[in-house]
Amino acid sequence: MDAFYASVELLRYPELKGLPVVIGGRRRHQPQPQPDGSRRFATLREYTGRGVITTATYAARAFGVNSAMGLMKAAALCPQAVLLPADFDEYRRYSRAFKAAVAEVAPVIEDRGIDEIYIELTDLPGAQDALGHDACGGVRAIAQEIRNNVRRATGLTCSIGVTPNKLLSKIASELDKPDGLTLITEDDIPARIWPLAVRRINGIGPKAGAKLAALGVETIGELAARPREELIAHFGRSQGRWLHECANGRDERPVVTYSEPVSVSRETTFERDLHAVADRATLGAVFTGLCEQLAGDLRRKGYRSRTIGIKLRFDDFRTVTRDHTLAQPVADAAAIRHTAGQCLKRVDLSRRLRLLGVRASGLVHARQEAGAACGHPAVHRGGAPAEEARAPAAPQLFDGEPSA
DNA sequence: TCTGGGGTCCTAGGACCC
DNA sequence: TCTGGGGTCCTAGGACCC
Repeated sequence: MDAFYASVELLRYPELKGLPVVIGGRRRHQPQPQPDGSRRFATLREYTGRGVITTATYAARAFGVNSAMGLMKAAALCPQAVLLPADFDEYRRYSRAFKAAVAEVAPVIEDRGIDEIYIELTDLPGAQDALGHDACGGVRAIAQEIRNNVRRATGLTCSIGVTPNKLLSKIASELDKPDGLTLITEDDIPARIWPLAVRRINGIGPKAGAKLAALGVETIGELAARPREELIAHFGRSQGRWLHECANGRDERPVVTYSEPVSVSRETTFERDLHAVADRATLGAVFTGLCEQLAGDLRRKGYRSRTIGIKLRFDDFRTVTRDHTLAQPVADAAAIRHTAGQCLKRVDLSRRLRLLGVRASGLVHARQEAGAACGHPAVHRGGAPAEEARAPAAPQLFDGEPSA
C-alpha cells in the first residue's frame, strides 16, 4: 500500500490532500474542531519531545522527511508539515479491507504486516497461456484487477510488482510508487535490477550495505559480478550464498499463507529517562502496566508463554535483554510480572532508562498445552534448569506501584 | 533535537544428554 | 595425557523489516 497510514488519514481529512502530512509522535495532537466547522491541525513546528515518523505523505517526502526519522529532525526540514497521531485500530480495519479485496481476485496470500502482502498468481486462470507459457498480458490484467478491487473497497492506491519470485516482486513493487504496476521477467534482470543499489534487496540493511560498499559493491550488478567464493569468504557460508543468489535474481521461497506467532511483546519509551531508584514508583507502575497489556494480548490471541523476557534501553541507547524459561507456560499478569521481575534483578540499573519492554515467547496454545495438557510431566532434557512457575511474591525491583 | 513499537531470523556459546 | 561427536535447549545480542 502507498504511504498507508497517511493515506488512510487523508480519507478522513480530505482537506489535507497534497499537503505534507506525517504520522507519528505520542498523543496530544488530535485535530481540533473550530467554531467555523473547519479543523485545526498540529504541525511539526509545535512538537516537542520524543518520537519518530511512522509514515509521511509523498508531499512531505519531497522535503526529505521519511519513516523512522526523529520528529525533531523532521521539524527542522519541514516545520509546516501537519502532524497526526497514529490510529492503529483504523489502519487495521483498512488492512483487513484491502486484503479481503485482493483475496477476491487471488486468494493465495502471504501476510507481511499491516500494509504489505505477497500474492501467488501462478495457478490463477489466465496467468498462463494454453501452452503453459507465461502470458504477460494475462498476468498484467489480473494485477490490474487487484488494484481496481483494492481501490473500490478502500479508496486507497497500492503498488504491485509481478515477477517470478518474492525477491524480485518486492523490488519491482517499489520501482513505480505510488500507484504503480511493474512487470519484470528473468530476461529483464540485467537491465532493470542490476543498476539498482544493493540496499534495495530485502534483507540488506545498513550494516550489510556498508560492508558491501567497503568492498566496492554498490549495485546489485556489481554484486552479481563477484565470485560466489569471495562473498562466502567475506560474509560466511550462509549469507554469502544468499547474497549471490539474490544478485542473480534467484529466490525459491514459497508464498507462505499461514504461520504461528513466535512472540508477543509490549514496550514503551518514556517521555524522559527514568532512574530505577529515583523513579521507582513510576517505573514499577509502567512495568506492571506492560505486563497487564501483555497478559491481555496473550489471552485475546489464545496463547500461553513458557519464556518471559524483559528489554531495557539505557540513556546511551544501549539495549539489553534478559529472559527466563519456566517449566509451565503462564498467561496471567501476576505470573508474567513476577518472572519479568526476576529477569530485572539480573541487570545493572545504575544508568537511566529510556525504554522498558516485556516479551512472551515459547508460545503454546492456551487450550492444548503440549506435554503438560496431555498428561506428560514436563520432561527436562538438557539446557539450563527451567524453574517452576510460582505464584507472585512481593514485587521485585520497581517496587512501590499501587497494588494491583 | 537523538533514534517508536511490533515483530522475525540468525549466530554463538554453554549446559546437558546419549 | 589430552580435548569424542552429535543433538537439543536456553540465553543474549544483533540485523533487519513493516
